[in-house]
This record gives sequence, C-alpha cells and structure tokens, in this order.
Amino acid sequence: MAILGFLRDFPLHGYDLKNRVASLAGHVRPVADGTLYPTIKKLEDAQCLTRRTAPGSVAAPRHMLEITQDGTDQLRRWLRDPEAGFITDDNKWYVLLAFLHHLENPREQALVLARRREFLDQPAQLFFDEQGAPIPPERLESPFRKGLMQIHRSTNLTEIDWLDRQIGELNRRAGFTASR
Amino acid sequence: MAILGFLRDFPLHGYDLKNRVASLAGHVRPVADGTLYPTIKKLEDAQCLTRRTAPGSVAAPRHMLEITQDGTDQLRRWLRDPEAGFITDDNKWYVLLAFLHHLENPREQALVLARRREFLDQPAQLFFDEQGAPIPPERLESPFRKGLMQIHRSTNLTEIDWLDRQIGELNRRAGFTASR
DNA sequence: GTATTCTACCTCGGAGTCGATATATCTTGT
DNA sequence: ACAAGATATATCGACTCCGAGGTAGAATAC
Repeated sequence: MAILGFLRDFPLHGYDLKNRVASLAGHVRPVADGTLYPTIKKLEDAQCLTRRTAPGSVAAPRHMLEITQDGTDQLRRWLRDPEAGFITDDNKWYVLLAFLHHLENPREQALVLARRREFLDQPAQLFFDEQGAPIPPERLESPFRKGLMQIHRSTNLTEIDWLDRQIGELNRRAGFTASR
Repeated sequence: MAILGFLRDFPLHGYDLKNRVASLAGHVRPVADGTLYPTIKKLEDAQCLTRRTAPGSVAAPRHMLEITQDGTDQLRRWLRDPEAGFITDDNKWYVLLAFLHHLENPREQALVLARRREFLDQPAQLFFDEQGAPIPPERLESPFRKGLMQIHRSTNLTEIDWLDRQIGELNRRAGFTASR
C-alpha cells in the first residue's frame, strides 16, 4: 500500500521509495531490500506499476516506477475496505492515514475514519489478575503499567478528538457535493 | 517476552496466556494458536518454563506453565538489553513496558526508558517532496497527513513528559539505595 | 592510483506468523 | 438423548519478511 501510495504522488525509483517508506512506517523502521524489491516485482507482475530504466543521476542506473490505472484502482480498494489490521494496528493505521487522501470521495473517507473511531471507543482492558478480572490502572503495582495505561488513554483521546472533527468536516463536504 | 513476562506474575495455562497476550499486544491483536503453542514448546525446550498437566476446571485438561530460573534470567536479559525494534516499534515498546518492572534494578530500568526517550527526541520527518526535501505539516495538502503529524507530535510529547518524570523518580530511588 | 563510501538493484535461506484443521472435554440447551 | 458451543491443546503448509550476501557504477578521500 505504501509503495502504490507514494507512486500516486509522483514517479520514484526503488531506492528513493525505500527511504520514504522507512521514514513513514513507525518513525524510522527501515524496510529491508529483501522485502521491497520482491514486492515491487510482484506489483509489476500484477500490472500495478510500470518500470522504465533511467540513467542514475548520482550513481548506478535507476528503475523509475510509475503507477498504472490498475495500481490506482488496487490502492483505492485497499483504502476503501481495509483489512482489520489496518484499523487495530497503530503502525498500519498511520500508513493508511498517510494515503487516505487518494480515496477521493469524502463520504468514503469518513467511513474509514468512523471504523477507527469505533475501534478506539471500546475501553482497553490490558491487565487481569489470577481470576481473570480486569485490574484498573489505580490498582496496578507497576508504575510502568500505570504509565502505559495513562499514555494509552491520553493518546486515544487525542486521536478521537481529531477523528470527530475530521468526520464532521468530511460529512459537511459530502453533504454539499450531494446537494449541488 | 510476553509469555515469560506473564508467567513471572503467576502460573498460567496456554489458553489463558493467549487471551492475556491478545489484549496486551496493540490492543486486541489476537495471537494465533499456531504461533503460541510452538513458542511455548520452544521455551520449554530451552528450560525457560515447566509444564504440569492439571484437570481442566471448566473443560479439557490444561497444561499449567511455570517460569523457571532460566526463564527469569532470559526475560531479564531481554528487558535489560532490548533489540532496536523494542525501542522504535510502538507495539513492541508497549509490550516491553508492561514487563519492565521484572527488571528489579531501578538504574537498569531508567537506562531502558532513556533509550526510548532518546529515540523520541529525534524530530520526525514523515513526508518529502520530489526533490527529497522534508515537507512541514503546515504545507501538507492532505488533512489526513496533517492530522497524522499532529497526533504523532502530541502523543510523543505526552510520552516524553511521562518518561522524564519516571526517569527522574527512578534515579532518585537508585541514588538512595546506592548511598545506604 | 587505489580504497572507501554512497547509490542502486537483486536473490536466497531462514525465521516467524497465520489460518485451517484436528482432537478432546465439559457444560448448557432442547 | 443429543447437539451445540466454549474450553483447551497441537500440527501443518503457505506466506511474509528480514538479514546476509552479491553485483555494479560513480564520487570522494587518501
């Protein structure tokens, strides 16, 4: 998704793509060559991108990659109806968010945000005692677990706040375009 | 790490462990049977835990798992000197944090928190233009990317604040025990 | 001249994870 | 009496991903 998402902005070569994906995922989680290049080839085989060899501006020759219509369609399908992991896993969610603007319909964008919003709504029970009963933060002995739950709660509220404002904005815009 | 960390609190059987790990990791990212049971066996082979068959209190018989001294040592090694991913990947970091109290020396605990603190300090450049120059949040066209960077910044500050207070507290305590 | 470094691409083996499948027990509903 | 569902453990094949290694061109350092 990140490869097609970046290519949708402008054509790139593999090495450049690697650095962009690395700085996006998490913060700086490098993507291994052994992951990137086979994935590019897979997307090429699936007609999602085309390759054009260009002389390297700095060193060895590059393969400039361009997204195709099939690739754009595939990207939009992934964004419109993301797998569960893209909603529940923070890392994946942030990747999705980075490319959600490529889904052009504000109503569809709002629906995706709503899924995340719904997920964040369910109260997080992280720790349980011997009997399996949830332990509230104030009864946790470990200051790290206490901090973990505090941070978790605080960051969730921050994101929920943003989501609500954004969903409202998108629905307003969807209403405008529908009533025109 | 999560298996040994939970067992360090009290003995558990696999099924129970599965639910606890699931509710901890991320928030609710279920752990597959095919991951859990082979891992338990691997830890057993490595003498990190012992197994004792007990009649199932509700249904089928359980294998009650108990951590050994070797297991405790291994857990502490993982916590004391975590791999890079445990510092930079939010999901992994939160798992580590959930068990950091098993590292009993406050000085060692503070050192791990300091590594995370140092990582959070480096400013996040998530998006770049065609020339490779970083794009500041205010010049981003996508509201989702803008929100992404806002949320990222805000949650980072929240965690940094907590880390600083916690590191200070731990160092105070380390000073006390050293001067006694 | 030559070594090093950065750019740029690619492949292979191994490790880890998942989903499907299987088995068995006990409780609950019908 | 029987079916369904939760509990509980285990394995296997498929898949993904990474890390190590290799190739090569161009710039820079020594």
